[in-house]
Parts: sequence; C-alpha cells; structure tokens
Amino acid sequence: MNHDKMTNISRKRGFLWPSFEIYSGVSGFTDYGPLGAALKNNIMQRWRKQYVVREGFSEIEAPTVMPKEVLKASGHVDNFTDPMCKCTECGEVYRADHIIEENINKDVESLENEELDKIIEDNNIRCSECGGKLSKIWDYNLMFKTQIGAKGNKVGYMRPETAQGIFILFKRMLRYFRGKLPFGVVQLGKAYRNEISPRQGVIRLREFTQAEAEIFLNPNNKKHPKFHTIENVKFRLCSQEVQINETEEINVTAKEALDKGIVSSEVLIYQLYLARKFLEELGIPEEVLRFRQHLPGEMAHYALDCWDVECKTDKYGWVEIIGIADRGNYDLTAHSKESNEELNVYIPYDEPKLVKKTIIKPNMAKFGPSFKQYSPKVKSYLDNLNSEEIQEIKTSLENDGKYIISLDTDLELLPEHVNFEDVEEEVKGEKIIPHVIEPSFGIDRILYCVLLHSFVDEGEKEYFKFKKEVAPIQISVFPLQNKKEMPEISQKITNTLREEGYTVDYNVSGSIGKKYAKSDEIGIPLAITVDFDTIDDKSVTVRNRDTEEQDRISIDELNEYINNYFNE
RNA sequence: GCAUCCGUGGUAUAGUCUGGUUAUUACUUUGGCCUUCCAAGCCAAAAACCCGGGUUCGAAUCCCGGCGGUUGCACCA
Repeated sequence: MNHDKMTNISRKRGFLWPSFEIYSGVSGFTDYGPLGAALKNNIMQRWRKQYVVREGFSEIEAPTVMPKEVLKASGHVDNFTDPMCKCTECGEVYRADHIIEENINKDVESLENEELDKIIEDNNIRCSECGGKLSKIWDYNLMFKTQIGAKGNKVGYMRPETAQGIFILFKRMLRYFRGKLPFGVVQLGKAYRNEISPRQGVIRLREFTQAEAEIFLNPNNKKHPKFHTIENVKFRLCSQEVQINETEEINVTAKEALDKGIVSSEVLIYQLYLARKFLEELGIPEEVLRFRQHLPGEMAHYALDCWDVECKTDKYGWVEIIGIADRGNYDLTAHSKESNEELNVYIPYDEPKLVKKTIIKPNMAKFGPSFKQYSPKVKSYLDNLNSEEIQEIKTSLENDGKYIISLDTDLELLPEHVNFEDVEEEVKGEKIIPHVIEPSFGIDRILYCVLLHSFVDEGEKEYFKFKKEVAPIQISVFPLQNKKEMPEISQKITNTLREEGYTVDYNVSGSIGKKYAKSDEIGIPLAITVDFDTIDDKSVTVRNRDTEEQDRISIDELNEYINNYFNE
C-alpha cells in the first residue's frame, strides 16, 4: 500500500512525526519536521497566491482563543459540549440530558454533570434498549475550554474553526471594502477540536490548520464576473441525486450544472473550479478527486448547499479535504442577534422605488389617560411595527374594535388611540444581510494527499515526485568525491544559490549514487554535481529528478538556468 | 469510551511461551579508507527492551496499572 511506504519515508526523512514522543505521545497531534513544515508553508503560500493575489481577497488574522459569546452565537457551545453516558450492559451511548428529559420530562440542560448523575440515580433511569445500568456521565466536549484572565471567570474556547474570526470582523471589513458587495476575506490558521478518538493520523487531528475564505455577497446576485471563462469547463459531480440513486457520477459543464440546478450558484461552482485548480497545481491529479454534494440530512441546518472536494486514498477511501458551503446569512444573523450589532449592508436601488404603505400614528393626547406609565412603551412598540403588523392591527381594530398589546401586561388598544394614513414613500435602497459562500480547506489533509499522490514507487526507486512549485527543497548540490577543490566549489555554489533565494541541500556523504537516491527520495527536483572537470572548465552537471537527464552548465550561467527552470 | 491484538537502537527485527553471561541481525547515521555520475566495497564508532508498581537472589521475559499504537464498535456539530 502506498500509504505505508509513503508514511515510512515521511517519518524517516522528516516530514511528519508523532507529537510528544518522548512522553509516549498523544494521539491527534502531529509535528511537522523540517521537510513537512517547508512543504506545508509552500502549500499555504500557493493558497495565498490563488485566493489573495489572483482573486483579490483580503487576509486577516484573528485570535485562536475566543470568548464564549462568539461560539455561543455560532452554535458551537450548544452543539459541541454534551454530557454523555453509556449503558454498562449493552454499550449504547446517550446524551445524558436527553435521556433524562425523555424519562422524567424535565429540562435539565443547564445542570452540572454531578447533578445529572444524581437525577439518573434517584429516578433509576436505565438504558432504553436493554434496561441496563447507566455509567457515570462524562463530558463529550469537542472544544478545548480555557479561562481568560487571572480571575478565570471569563470562559474561553480554542476556536473550532477559523471562520468565526472573520464573521466577527464583518463591520470592519465592510468598511475596508468601502461598503460594497461582494468581497472576500480569508484566514489561514490553527483550529482545535478535542476529538474523542482520533485514529487516522493527519486525517483527524485535534489541532489542525485551516485555510478559509468567506465570500460575502448579495443574496439576490450570486453571479460571478469570471463565470464566462469557466462555463465550458467539465466537472464530474456526485450530486445528491447520484448518491441517492447510486448512479454514475455526472459529467457536465459548469453551465449545464447551473442550468440543471445541480449546483446552486455561479459563485459556488466557480469555487469548485478554483479548488480543483489549486489541488492540481499542488500535484493532486484530477482523476483522484471528486465533488460530492452533502445529502439533505448531512448538511448543517443552516447551509443552503454544500459540496465536498474529496480525494481518493488507498488507506482511508475518499477523504474530504475541502468543503464549499453556501451558509446563507446564518452566521451574520446569529452574531447580530447575540451582539445587538447591525450586521448588514445598505444596497441602493438603481432607481428609487415608490412604495405605498399604511403608517400608524399614535394619538398622544389619548395615550396618557389610557396607558399611564406604559405610554412611552406603547409608542415605541407602535413605531417599530412593520407593514404586515400594522395591517393586522388595522384589521383587528376594524373588526373587533380593539387590539391587545402584550408588553409587561396586556394593554387594550382602541381605535381612538391611533390614526392610519396611506402614504407613498420614496425608498432609495434597502438593508440586506449578505449571504456567505465559504470554501474551507483542511491544509493538513491536503498535505497528506500531496504526499500520497506525489509518491512514486518504481520498485528500486521510491520517491516523492513533488511539483517544483511545492518541493520543500529545490536543489541539492554535491561534490562527486570529497577530493581536491570539489567540496569547496560545491559549498560556494550552495551559498550563491541560497543568496538567490533557493532552498538548497548540500551533501557530501556517501557515493554519488547514494546522494542522488537520497535527493530523489525527498523530492528535490534538481541536483547539481561538481566533478573533476569542474575544476578546469568551471561547469557542472545539472540533473533532473524525473528524467535523470543531465545538462552541462557553466557556473556563470547556473543562476539563469535555474531561474528559467523554476519560473517557466 | 468498550472489545481486540501489540509495544526491543532512527527503521525493520531475534530473544518472551520455559526469568539467568556483554540483548540478535540487517539497513540507516557518523568518522576513515577506496571509488570518475545513479543506494558498490572495507574498517571503526554511535545507537534500544514504552512508563510505573509487584513477584523474585535475579525481569525484555511472569503479574497489575498507566500511556501509546492496530483493528472492530460507538462518536465525528
């Protein structure tokens, strides 16, 4: 299996190492060795090149520790920390609060685990499957909890995704983009999830790196200005229908996918295109990728549409490496509600609209005598009604002669208290809450797939055939033998190339064949050898990893040759 | 978290059942010799019994606990 050979070399040569090894390790964490860290940085730089440079999105960096309020609003606090218990007989696992509610019909959501334990004990609540005794409750807590400040009374969490940091900055970013939609904000960084039993190496980590973009757009316009450039590009799609009917993946152009309603918007499918392009540039070929749409039950409740980019692996099957979701306005609405901030955009109409509507005007002279101390509240209540509510009151007053307003107490609104007026108003624009399309990349998983699909097993020769754009080390330099001036010249060439900005490995150990083999193994695209002739004719051989072909190049022209190679 | 099998240099392993000398072998790594282009050879060196407790004169070996890993179940917003 390629996975086994690949991970072996990756451990041996310094790509990925298990963390905290000298203390016997902790699963769900991984260390990136020198080559792994370099590869990861290259992948992240490619990502920035595509999204920040080419697409014009803006990168921000938010804290990884977040106060509870943020994650309360996002839904993570309620969805991530559940008290769990388990039947000691049959092993069935339950949410403790749910099984209590089912049995004694009492809301116990805010209680501590000890109290829940006691309730289970006192009420003799047992397993609904087999009647077995239930275990003690443990926290099923996917977020790492911490305290903020010396007193420790402010609860914080390590962020479970980078996205929230962007939503929090919405007002600032909107201003930064001069108040206009659409705009994109990206963030690359660590996210944390305290998985119960992560077992798939770098595929499921407790601390992992995400690269996310949040594209804010007008819900009435999900078109993409560059869509015409990709409308004939083909996509192999594993849509909901394909999965439900278990049929062959459909092969359609972007335009067809949109016309047939398979993908919900131009922006979304353009993101699918970008994602695949990015992966191909990293050396993950199209054949091992597929786009899979989330099934209705699988989709987060707020998502309007969601597609995963999955990569084929020999060990783990199809692995989700990118998720692209239309989150609608869920996040901004939730944060707006929790924070009492208006998170919306004013969209001016092309032409001001004339809107006919009925307004309600309180008759203040009658208010005081009727409502006394409640007068101001009733006034403010009436001022904040929308036209539907005004209609409802109007109808109620006409039919029943009264309308009940429930504030602190029930108040009776009578026809004499208000007047209705039909007016025509000029509306210049409207406030809308933007929708968000979110491509979310799991960098560690992508790195794994880059390793897996760059790995070549040619029997005698096993090596990483990294694309030159992401190779952790670009050039190796060595003397044919450690004799005469060869090591000195090699060292000098190494220094020059490093000055030029290349990553260079200088190696003097072992025979020439061994040096090439070691250099190939970690995917260095070019190897430069200084030999006996070099001393006389000042030229070296440059050997290509993949073809094993050699060019004889004068040292003076070496920079130019290498620049051409890496920038072609 | 449950069940299961497992844990010996950097890697892969012998030894464990049946406790007893300096813990086997190969590769790797480092230094030296040799060598004119794809993991050659020779010499030398470095390097390991997962952690803790127990039994014993003596534990890599037997027992208990912990940690970690494999596989299956459960979990995976």
